[in-house]
Amino acid sequence: MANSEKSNKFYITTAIDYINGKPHIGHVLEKVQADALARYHRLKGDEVLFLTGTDEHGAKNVRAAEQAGKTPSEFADESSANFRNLKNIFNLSWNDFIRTSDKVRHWPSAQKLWRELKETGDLYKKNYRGLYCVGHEAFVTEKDLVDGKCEIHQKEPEVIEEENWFFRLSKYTKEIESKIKSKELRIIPETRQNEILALLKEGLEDISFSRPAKDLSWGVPVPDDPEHTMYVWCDALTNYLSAIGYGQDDQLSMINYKHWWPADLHVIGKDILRFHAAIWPGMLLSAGLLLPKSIFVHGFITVEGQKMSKTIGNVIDPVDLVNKYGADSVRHYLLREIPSGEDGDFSYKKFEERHNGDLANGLGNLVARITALGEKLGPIDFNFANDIELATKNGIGRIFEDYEKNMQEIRLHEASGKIWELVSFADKYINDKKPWSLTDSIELKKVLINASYLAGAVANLLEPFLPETSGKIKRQINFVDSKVILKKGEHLFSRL
RNA sequence: GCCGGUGUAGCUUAAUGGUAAAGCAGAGCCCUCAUAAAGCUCGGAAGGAGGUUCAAUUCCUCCCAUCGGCACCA
Repeated sequence: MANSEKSNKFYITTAIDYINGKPHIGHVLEKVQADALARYHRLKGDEVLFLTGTDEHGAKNVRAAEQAGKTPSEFADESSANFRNLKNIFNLSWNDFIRTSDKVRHWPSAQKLWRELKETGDLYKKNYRGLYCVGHEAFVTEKDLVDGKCEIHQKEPEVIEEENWFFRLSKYTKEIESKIKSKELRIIPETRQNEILALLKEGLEDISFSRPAKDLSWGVPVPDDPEHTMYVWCDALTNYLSAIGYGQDDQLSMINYKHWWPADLHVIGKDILRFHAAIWPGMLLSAGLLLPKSIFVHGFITVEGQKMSKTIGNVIDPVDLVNKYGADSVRHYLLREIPSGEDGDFSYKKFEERHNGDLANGLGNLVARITALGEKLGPIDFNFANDIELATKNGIGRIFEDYEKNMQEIRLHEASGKIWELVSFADKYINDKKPWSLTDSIELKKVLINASYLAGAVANLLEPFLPETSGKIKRQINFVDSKVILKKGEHLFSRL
């Protein structure tokens, strides 16, 4: 444990998004959470690789392309771009964006993993019998039927048998269970871990791993079996490996893969927990690869207490929000108001309360009062040992400790809350010291140094959450060469 | 149906086998450097019934409510 502690690598991924629709606020929640974690680790000095991307294959995307009058490939290019664009819109710091339709980067990796599983003897062919709905052009389950008919297409599904490849997932139930129990594969939060352990207790079933190519050609071909296309598991989950060079035979890719794998953290939604905590580990074990170290599971966002749905028409377009309120305001809402690891709610009322209360009245006003008080003084000499009061140090120390703890446990809303405790602490400090009434310029400077130091600590803690705002604060309250220069600028946030 | 979670102030959350904490909202006070911001004070809470214990919001049982997983949608 206690060997060279200099720079740890930290490989963090989000789920790759399915591109049959536009990004909504739920997609953004995940990216923003992962971004905050990635930035946090960079600030700690870790060498961070932050990966995201898009999942582009499958029948749904083929249908969505048809509806749009495009080829699957054209559709994928356009739709994927909507997700890629989130980077600039939300100021996300990912290093790489992988697309499952990428034949150069992704396909060799998926095919290599397939071969490994086959080599182990965990892939076998079996007849799959299911209810096929012509309207869906896909298999449906009993649950989709009303009076024996497909609810959407009002047709009785046909019973169809087809030969598919299957993966012997059942074989790995015990091993996965023990890795999770021992925290070798850590699942956060604990309720999600218990959920998956309960599932494992019942045992895993083998899963269908391919589709006949005649039905699904838009996907990765199964190696040595052109009649079949890979089903989502071996295709999509493999993105975590393909992005870092697994399956490529050049020297650089091999070094890269060795360096980054295993992933330190997969950030995913609760709907795909089972895939990441059961199927994915099963595949990795079969291929003799290391398991990811941890999986963080976030919840869903409701809108005004209701499930978000196109039918209700309450889907929140995150891009609209940013255009109206700015990226940091939206980031703040998602990170502060939504409990990370649980479901949360979005409402315009709460959004406004957060924006006005926390950002404008709290943070923005604090910076404004400090800079207004100190601007005319010019650069103020600053010496940490002499100038920073014990109360200031203690205030920051206490909050810093809680912040760290919450970041480590991925309770981002709590960590964010600690920053605002510090804002409040600073406001109180200024009220107590009444710098506006001080006539002694030495005393005034000392108070402003302490206030500035508190605001500087706020800016530091804030950086993973609201990077742009953090930078603005640092430009207005600028510590440089043992001086602090206060310069009143634009309001950080205007009240709504 | 099976399995699991949750139920704390008007709302959102926190800690804890021994006085239940905070933010927002509400009421009042106060300051005036600041974005009519900030600060202070106040009121207000453990779903229900049992049990274990000197002591239960915390542990156990049952009931009620609610959410989720099992059924390939962030």
